[in-house]
Amino acid sequence: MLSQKCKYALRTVLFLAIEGDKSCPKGGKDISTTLKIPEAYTGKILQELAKKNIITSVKGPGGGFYLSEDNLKSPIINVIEIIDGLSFFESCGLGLSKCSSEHPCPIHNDFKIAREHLKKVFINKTVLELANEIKTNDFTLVR
Amino acid sequence: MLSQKCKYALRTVLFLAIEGDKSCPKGGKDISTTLKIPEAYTGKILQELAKKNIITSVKGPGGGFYLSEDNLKSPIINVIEIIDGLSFFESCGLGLSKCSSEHPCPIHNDFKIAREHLKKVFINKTVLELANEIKTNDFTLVR
DNA sequence: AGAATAAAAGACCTTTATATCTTTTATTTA
DNA sequence: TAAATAAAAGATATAAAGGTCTTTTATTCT
Repeated sequence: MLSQKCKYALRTVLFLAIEGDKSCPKGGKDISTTLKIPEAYTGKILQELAKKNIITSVKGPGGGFYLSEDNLKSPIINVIEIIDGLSFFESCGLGLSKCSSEHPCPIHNDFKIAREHLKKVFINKTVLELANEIKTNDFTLVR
Repeated sequence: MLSQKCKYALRTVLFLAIEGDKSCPKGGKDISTTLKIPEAYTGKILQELAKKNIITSVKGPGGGFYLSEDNLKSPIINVIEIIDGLSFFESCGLGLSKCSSEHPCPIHNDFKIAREHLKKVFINKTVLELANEIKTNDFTLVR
């Protein structure tokens, strides 16, 4: 459902939400080691997220990434949209452009139920909220 | 969720369930034209489905593909399993091997609800049943 | 100012998914 | 039995996803 890149991105953002801090940003190397994501690829993803204002970057010695107050407020779906787009939530489960509620494909309704359940969750939950859930329960982010 | 190949495969099988017949099998060319699937690729997919006993093939002039009584009884999930495998229904939404109900990832439960809804549908519905639904309502199979 | 640090940018490489082309095999029918 | 038809098989091509490497830019600290 989510691409590998998007899974990496979500874990990265949530990790920063839990661990990072304006006063002590996390470096790419640190993130990639902890989450077991390839280092160079982690860098690329961090760059992309920073450019789209999902995370905040600090250059130079002691630099790295953290989530600003604003960053923490963004719903999970924003991360997904930036990396994968929203086509999963909007298009037919059988790949039919003609599929619609008037002229549905054979799995239209069941696919819709599944995808809208997820969409609702991703829209309604902010990075901060999900990060808090991770801390409260002991959810895992590690492979 | 489903690969392009798997979407093609499902549409192909359902088309054969509706249109094909032991007495007049449908040729690959006919199928690819009707469903707007690339011709050579349709052939490859048909081969794979035939080898795994999801559909039945007839060689030579007037030959083609159709669904036997047995073929019609197979649940939809069998088609998916042969083309894509079942990893979507079995693995973590964030790609974590350590994710489990005891130590879940942050989206574990919501992802589980969505994926199990679909899995249940695909397990419980046979090709024949779904084909009948397509005929009764006027569901589309065409791009 | 200069050295060190770490992100930004862009070119490049590898693997997998998607798709095509060509040759072979099986079957039918004239 | 030969010609025609259509699937089977296998090699090959193309595009997208996943991932790496090198150079540049910004910042900090001595």
